[in-house]
Amino acid sequence: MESITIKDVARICGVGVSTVSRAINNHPDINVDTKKLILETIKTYNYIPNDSARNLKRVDARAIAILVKGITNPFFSKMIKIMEKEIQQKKYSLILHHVEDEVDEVEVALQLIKEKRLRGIIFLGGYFSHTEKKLRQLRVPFVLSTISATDLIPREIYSSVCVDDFKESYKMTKYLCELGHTKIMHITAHEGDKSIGRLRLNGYMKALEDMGIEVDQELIVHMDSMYEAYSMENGYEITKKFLQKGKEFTAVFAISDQLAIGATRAIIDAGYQVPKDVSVAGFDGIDLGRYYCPRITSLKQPVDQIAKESIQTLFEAIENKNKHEHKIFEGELLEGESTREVKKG
Amino acid sequence: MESITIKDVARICGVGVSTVSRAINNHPDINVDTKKLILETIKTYNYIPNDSARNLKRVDARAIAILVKGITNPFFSKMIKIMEKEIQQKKYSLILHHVEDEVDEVEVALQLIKEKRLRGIIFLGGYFSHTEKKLRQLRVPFVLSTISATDLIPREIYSSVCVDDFKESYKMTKYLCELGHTKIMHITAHEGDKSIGRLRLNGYMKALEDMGIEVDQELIVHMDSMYEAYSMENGYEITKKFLQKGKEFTAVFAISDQLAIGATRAIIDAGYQVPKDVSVAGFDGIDLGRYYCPRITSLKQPVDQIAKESIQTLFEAIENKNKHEHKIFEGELLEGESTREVKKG
DNA sequence: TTGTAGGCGTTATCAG
DNA sequence: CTGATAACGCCTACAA
Repeated sequence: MESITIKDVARICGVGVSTVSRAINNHPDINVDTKKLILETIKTYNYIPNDSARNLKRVDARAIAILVKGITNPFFSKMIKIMEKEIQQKKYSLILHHVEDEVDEVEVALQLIKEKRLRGIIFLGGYFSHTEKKLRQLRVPFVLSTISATDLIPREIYSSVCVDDFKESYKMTKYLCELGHTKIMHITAHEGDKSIGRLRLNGYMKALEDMGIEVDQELIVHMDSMYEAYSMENGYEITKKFLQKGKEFTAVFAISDQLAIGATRAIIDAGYQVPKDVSVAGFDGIDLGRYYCPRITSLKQPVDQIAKESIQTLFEAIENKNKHEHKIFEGELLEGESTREVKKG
Repeated sequence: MESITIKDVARICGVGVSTVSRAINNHPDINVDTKKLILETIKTYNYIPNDSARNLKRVDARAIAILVKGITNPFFSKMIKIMEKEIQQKKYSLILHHVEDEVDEVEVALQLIKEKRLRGIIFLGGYFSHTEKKLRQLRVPFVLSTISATDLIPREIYSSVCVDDFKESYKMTKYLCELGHTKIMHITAHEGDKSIGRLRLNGYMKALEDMGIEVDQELIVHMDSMYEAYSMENGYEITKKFLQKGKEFTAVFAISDQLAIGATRAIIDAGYQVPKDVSVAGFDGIDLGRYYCPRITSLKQPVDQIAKESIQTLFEAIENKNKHEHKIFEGELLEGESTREVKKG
C-alpha cells in the first residue's frame, strides 16, 4: 500500500540513506559496485524519490518556469517547444504551467517560486498590467516574451523579448492603406487593455493618420469577453455582429490570426468573398494561417528567435544578477491570399 | 532575501505555528480575532505556504491529474476546460501535465502520484500500448479518455470513456462510399500503432469490404514521424507526397481534422478543388473545422459528454475502489462543405 | 482556544 | 568512500 522510501532502499541494500542519495544524484564519492547494487534495487522495487521532499530540502533545483496564458493559442505552442530544447541544453529543468484567463499570473509565479525554488520565469501571453510593487515581490529574474508591457512598469526590474507591436501594427495598416483601403475594421483587445492590444491599436491609428485617413471609432471593435480571448469564435461573433450593423468597410485587420480566421468565416457566411470583397489580415503568422484557405496575410513574429533569445536573456539575468535587457525583433509581413487591392467602384 | 515561513508569521503575530496553520487551513477551532490578525499579517508580509512541505506532510491532497499527450491538439483543449470545471466542483485540485510525444506517460504518472499524492489520473491522447505489469504499478484509479486501448490490457484494471472508434470510422467510410467514392485515401496513425489509429483503420477496411470495395493498400498512408503527430503539417506533407505518386483517388478520410486540413491545403495547392475534385473528411469535429473554408466534414466526438463522464467515472472509481467502467458514446457525422458526390466520369 | 513537539522523505554536513 | 544526524517548512496529535 504505502510506497517505498529512500530508507527502505537503504535497509534493503544494507547501506545508509546518504549512500542511496548519492547513488540517485550521481555524486562522485561513491563506490561503483554499491552504486550499481543500489540502482538495481531501486529498479526492481520501483522506488521513485518524492519530489516534494527533494524540493523542500534542495537549495537549488536549477529549474525555470514558463507561465502560459491562453492554453488554446497555437502561437505559443511552437514557442514552448523551442524553449524546452534550449532549457534542456542548459541542463535546467522546466516547469510548464498554464494559467487561466482570469487568474493572476504573478500570484501563480510567486507560488511556484516557493514551491519549486525557481531560478527564473518566462511569461508568455496575458496583459501584464500589474503594479510595480507586486512585480518586485518576484525575487527571481523574469522575462516577458512577446508581451510589450506599457511604460507603467519601470524597465529596470524585468527583461523582455518581443517585436515592436506599435511599429509592426503600423506596418500592416500601412500595407492595407497602400492597397487602397481606407475603411479598415480593426479587431482589437478587450476594452481597457493596456498591453499589446493597446500598442497595436495605437499603431493602427497612427498609420491611418499618417496616410491622411481619419480614424473612425466605429471601425474599432473590441473582443467580446463572452468568448475566449483571441479565439476564432471571438473573431467570428464580433464580425458577424459588426456586419449586421451595415457599416461600410473593405478590409479587416485583426490583432491575431485566430481572430482573423473567425472574421474571414463570418464574412464568407454573410455572402461576401475574401479577398474579392473584403481583405483580411491577421497578426502572429501562425502555421494555421498557411493552411487556411485563403492563406491569411499576417505579420509574422520570428517565433524561433524570440523563443531562443527569451531563454538566453533569462539565463544572462540569472547569472548576472540585475542585468535586464529589452530586445526587439523585426516582424515580417507575410502576404497571403486574403488581401488584395481595394475593389474599384 | 530568504522567503518568509510559517514560523516567522507566528513570531510576528506572537502566536504558535499551529495557530497560523489553523488560520490558513480554515480550521474551526480558532478565535476569530487571532485569525483575522494572522490573515492580515500574512497579506502584508506576503507569506505563501511552501507547497512542497505541505504535500510532504499531507496524506491526501484531494488532487487528480490530467496527462495530455499532444500539446498542440486543439481537440484536447476544449476537453480540459470542461474537466477543469467538473473537478473544481468536486472540490478537488487539478494537476495538468503535458507529456511530449516520445515520453512515457505512465512513468510521468508514477512520478506525479508520489509527488502530489494523487487520487486519480486521466489520460488524454497517446497510444497506450503499455504492459499490464506497468499499468498495475499505478496504484490509483485511472481513466483513458478518448483512447480506445486494444485488448492487450485487461479491462478490469482501468476505466475508459470514448467513442467506438471502429464503428465511427466505419460510419464515415460508409458515408463516403455512399457518395459514390470507391478510391478513398486513408490517412492513419504511425506504422505499428495499436490504439485508436488501428481501430479506425479497421473500421475503414471493414466498411469498404461491406460495400464490396476491395481494400487498396496503396491508398492507406501513415503519418510521417518526421512531423508532429496528428498535425496539419503532417497531413500536408503526406498528401503532397502522395499526390506526386499520381495514384488515383476521389476522397480522403483522415483520422483527425488537423490532418484533414493539411490534406485539403495540399490538394488545393496541387491545383485541384475540394470538394469538386476531391472530397475530404476528418475526425474529431474540432471548432477549427467549422471555421475552415470549406467546412470540414467530420466525425464529431461528443467532447462535452466525454469530458464530464470521464471525470464522473474517475470519481466513482476513487470512491468505489476497483469499480471500473467502460463507457462508449455515440459520434455524430457532421456534414461540412468538404465532401460531395463523386464527380461523374 | 492555543502552543509544543514530532515526523513527513530528502539532501547536506561532518565526522569516521 | 560511508553513515549518522540535522535541517527543510508544514501539519497534527497531544497537552495545557
